[in-house]
Amino acid sequence: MTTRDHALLRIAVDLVILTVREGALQTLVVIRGNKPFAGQFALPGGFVRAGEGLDDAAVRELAEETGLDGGSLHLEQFAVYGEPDRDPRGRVVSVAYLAIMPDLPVPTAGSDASGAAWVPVSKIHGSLAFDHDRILTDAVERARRRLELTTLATAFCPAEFTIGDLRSVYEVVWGESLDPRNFSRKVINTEKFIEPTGAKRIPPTGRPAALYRAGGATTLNPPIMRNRSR
Amino acid sequence: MTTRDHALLRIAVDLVILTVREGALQTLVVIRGNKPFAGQFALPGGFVRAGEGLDDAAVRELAEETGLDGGSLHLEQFAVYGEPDRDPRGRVVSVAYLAIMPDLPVPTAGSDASGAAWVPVSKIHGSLAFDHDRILTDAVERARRRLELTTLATAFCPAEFTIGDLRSVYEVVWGESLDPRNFSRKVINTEKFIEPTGAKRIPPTGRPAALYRAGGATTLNPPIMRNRSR
DNA sequence: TAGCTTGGTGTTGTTATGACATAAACTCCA
DNA sequence: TGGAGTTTATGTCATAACAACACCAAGCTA
Repeated sequence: MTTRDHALLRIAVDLVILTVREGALQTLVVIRGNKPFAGQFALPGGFVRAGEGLDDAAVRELAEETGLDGGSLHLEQFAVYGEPDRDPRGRVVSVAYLAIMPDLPVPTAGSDASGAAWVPVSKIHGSLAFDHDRILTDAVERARRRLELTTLATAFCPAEFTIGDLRSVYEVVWGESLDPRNFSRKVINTEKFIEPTGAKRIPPTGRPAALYRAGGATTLNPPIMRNRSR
Repeated sequence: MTTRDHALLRIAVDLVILTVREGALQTLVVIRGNKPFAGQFALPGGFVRAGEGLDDAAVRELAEETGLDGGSLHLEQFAVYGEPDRDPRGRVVSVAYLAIMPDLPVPTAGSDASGAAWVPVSKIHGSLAFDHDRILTDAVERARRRLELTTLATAFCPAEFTIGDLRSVYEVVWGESLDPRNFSRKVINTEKFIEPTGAKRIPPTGRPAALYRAGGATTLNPPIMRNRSR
């Protein structure tokens, strides 16, 4: 083989942006304007520019697609997809990022995407362009496991949230219901997971709920494990 | 920006091959024969070839460096390193793989590497070429966490091993000692983690130990958590 | 003020865990 | 042949974590 037999290729970042909306785990997808797969749904993303770092590219794409500051929310590289034939345009290796955000009114006034929309993960599954179905599946599994061991759940919540909000995140992402009372105790007894703000939120009906903000911790000790037996 | 402003680059795989040797966690390093960093230690790896998948490239490099069949041992992609200036030769994005193997007499009759050697992780730390120190650190941390939640520890062991062997893996990788009796109970009570072969190993002195092989499980339920408080 | 709804705390029986004690199996050697 | 020494395997027990469930608290509405 010659020295020139090295793979010369382009590298891209793809974003799996997850949030909890309307009681469902949803992801942001774009409708592709160009070939290939024109008109079909795909994950937001794009090519890494010359001289640009991977994380920088992910932050930039996130800003372009959602108008949000990528530095302020959870953004985490989680896998690479590099099958030679995964992109019909040629060799493209894609670095996949997992982004978590609260349910904000996203402008999605993006430029690249001809349209961006939130869709429930359970609905979109099986109809994405390229190998994005697999990327999405991997991302969701990653997020589910991350809830067990890290404070990732707070990234789904706004700055102030109730324990019920936090529990709802777990229930929606895991797809199983949790005991509210035991959940409260676990969360409160975990050091630095959440800290009270002192304020309360008054619901249309029922007792007011204390508000909390995310604590300093990133890892959960002890972990909050889902029930794998069921 | 123009369409041609996309990063055109080469992609490489780097391997962190871990084993437990002589009571220490060791990794395989090569001495670089070419510039840059000639004569310095580095992780084994190389460029991905045209038309070659990432996992395929990792398996190939593993075979070249160690003479071992990559398909038969644990090989897992764990991170991507793509800072624009991480390689003085130009833009190189590296996909890092974590390989785990038992303490076999490795031929290391490689072709690329002018020399390959096992070195304790604690010794080599801080003296590797490129950004390989960081890659190694990330890999070790990954392996440590994987021991908690998966059956990765069996990958450090030969086909047949005792519970003491398995415990030793945990102790060496985690750097802390575990209670043999409680460890036994946990391991045996975990479904499909290990299964007895029926045979025994007779040590030079002491009671023979029952031999086990790896069970079918890949995830550990419940997990075996290290003591984070200490 | 009764009734509804949601949030938060107690109680209890069961299971997992950590610390430590003891028995079992083998070799060596007197 | 029968300890002594060494390593593996199993047992015990107090405590901690946990799931399931009862109950109380705090707001609103009627």
